[in-house]
Amino acid sequence: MTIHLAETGADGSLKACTHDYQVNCGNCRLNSICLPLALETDDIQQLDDIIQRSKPLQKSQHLYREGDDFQSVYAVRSGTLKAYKTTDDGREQVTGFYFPGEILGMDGISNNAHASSAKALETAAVCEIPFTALERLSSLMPNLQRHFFQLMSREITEDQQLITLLSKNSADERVAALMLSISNRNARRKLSATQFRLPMSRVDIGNYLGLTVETVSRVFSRMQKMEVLQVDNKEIEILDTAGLQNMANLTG
Amino acid sequence: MTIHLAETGADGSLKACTHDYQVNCGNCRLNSICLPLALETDDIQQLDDIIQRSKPLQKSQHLYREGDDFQSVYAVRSGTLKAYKTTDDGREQVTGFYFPGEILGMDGISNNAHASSAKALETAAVCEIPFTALERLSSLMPNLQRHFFQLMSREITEDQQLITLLSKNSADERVAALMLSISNRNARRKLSATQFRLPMSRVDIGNYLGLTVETVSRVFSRMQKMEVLQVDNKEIEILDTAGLQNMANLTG
DNA sequence: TGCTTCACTTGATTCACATCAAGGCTGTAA
DNA sequence: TTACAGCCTTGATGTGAATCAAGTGAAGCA
Repeated sequence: MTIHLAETGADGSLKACTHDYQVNCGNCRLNSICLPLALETDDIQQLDDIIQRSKPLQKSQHLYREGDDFQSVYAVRSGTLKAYKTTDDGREQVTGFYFPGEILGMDGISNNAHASSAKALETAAVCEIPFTALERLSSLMPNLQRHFFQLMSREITEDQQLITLLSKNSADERVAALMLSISNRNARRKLSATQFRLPMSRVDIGNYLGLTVETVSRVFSRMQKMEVLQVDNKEIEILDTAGLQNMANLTG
Repeated sequence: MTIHLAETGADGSLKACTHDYQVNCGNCRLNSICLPLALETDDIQQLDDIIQRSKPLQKSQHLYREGDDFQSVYAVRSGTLKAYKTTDDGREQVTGFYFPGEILGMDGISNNAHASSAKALETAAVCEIPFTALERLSSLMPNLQRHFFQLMSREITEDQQLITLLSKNSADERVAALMLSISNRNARRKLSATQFRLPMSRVDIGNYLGLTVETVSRVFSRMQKMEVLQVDNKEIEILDTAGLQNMANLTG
């Protein structure tokens, strides 16, 4: 079950939320995989104090856009977002998908402006973490500083994985790798590793993986024929995890 | 003129260097683009105290290898290095080239183990920056913490550039983009933006850009025919910067 | 000095994926 | 219920870069 946290006024516009839905880092069921991960109870409270939870998003609404002033990073609380850049000939490059417990917006730190745009793929709730406050807190809490360095470092290694995928792997391998990645991220949140609903369109998948929609569709068909995957529109069931891993042929 | 800082014993093996070549962050001519960039004189001294300069590398020698314990990040003082990952079917993926003033090794933070290997493309000198000491210092110096966050963020945005390049651009565009990148990085160090020697092989270029050697070679030939570039083995002269930028057709 | 090796170039052929084109399915609104 | 719009699938054809195959040139070594 998904809890919808978004609120809109009668005109459909977003209302500022003053209450906090009784959610805080201390009781959030994502805290073991999210930013508070490395902290003691007292410290979690302090982190909680700087976090703002006033940003529920409707499907296809932007969290921030490329070029916006950088103020905060964001933790996903529910729903899914995609990050993307727009090339100057107007095309899109999807640079990542963000699931609950994951942090996005860190690419804005270097230039004090967001280097990519972020858009909700479905109704999504995020925790806003003002960056200057986070910096201040990080100076005081070595564990938090360390953890945030690690988060950024992980973003780097994940990007490098994608670089390798794009540069060395076939269409089949790329799609298989993405399915396994989503499966793993579901497992981390104690959800099914074998059955899930894709929050993104075939276009987004193709865009992320450097493929066309048609190719993505054909790969899914092929995988279904090989009885590795059961595909029903956005509903995915992994029938043969070992087969899928084999197909992905990933970097160790 | 390049100053060679490496020292080898009579047997060609690397000697530990006890003296420091009178180099320190305060007088290093790269300090305006390197880690000390954001610091006051006093703070630079403190940063300098934790830095170790005992690691000159010969061509093709490793600075660290994928899987090695992560202890330090490194600033390039002279020469060039490449970072690469090995896929489990034994192939290489070059993930970056590092020129003087640039920092490498940050991908090791997330898992306390280096996520890639780093190898000298020519004789190279690096400054080793032990990470725990850097963390401690960062807690005390907000500017240093900020700057290091920015460096990591830049690595992320650069990786995203490469992702876009690999996913959306043709062979010509990729090679043009790399030439422009090297040109810009030279300019930053007050070297010629239009004439330089490539420190890496065609294989490395192709590997980095997701192309074969043959394709890279053909692109260079084509660019030469179009009088955009003068190519003499590793010596490059950019004849028509605007034409090259046009050819690169990059993301804004 | 010539030999060997490695890096690079060039040409011919092949192939994986893009592109072009058409049709089917799903969800929403009147 | 129909109608429309988006999204997805499938098929036919085209193409840019990979692969295969020879060279050529430059660097290191005996």
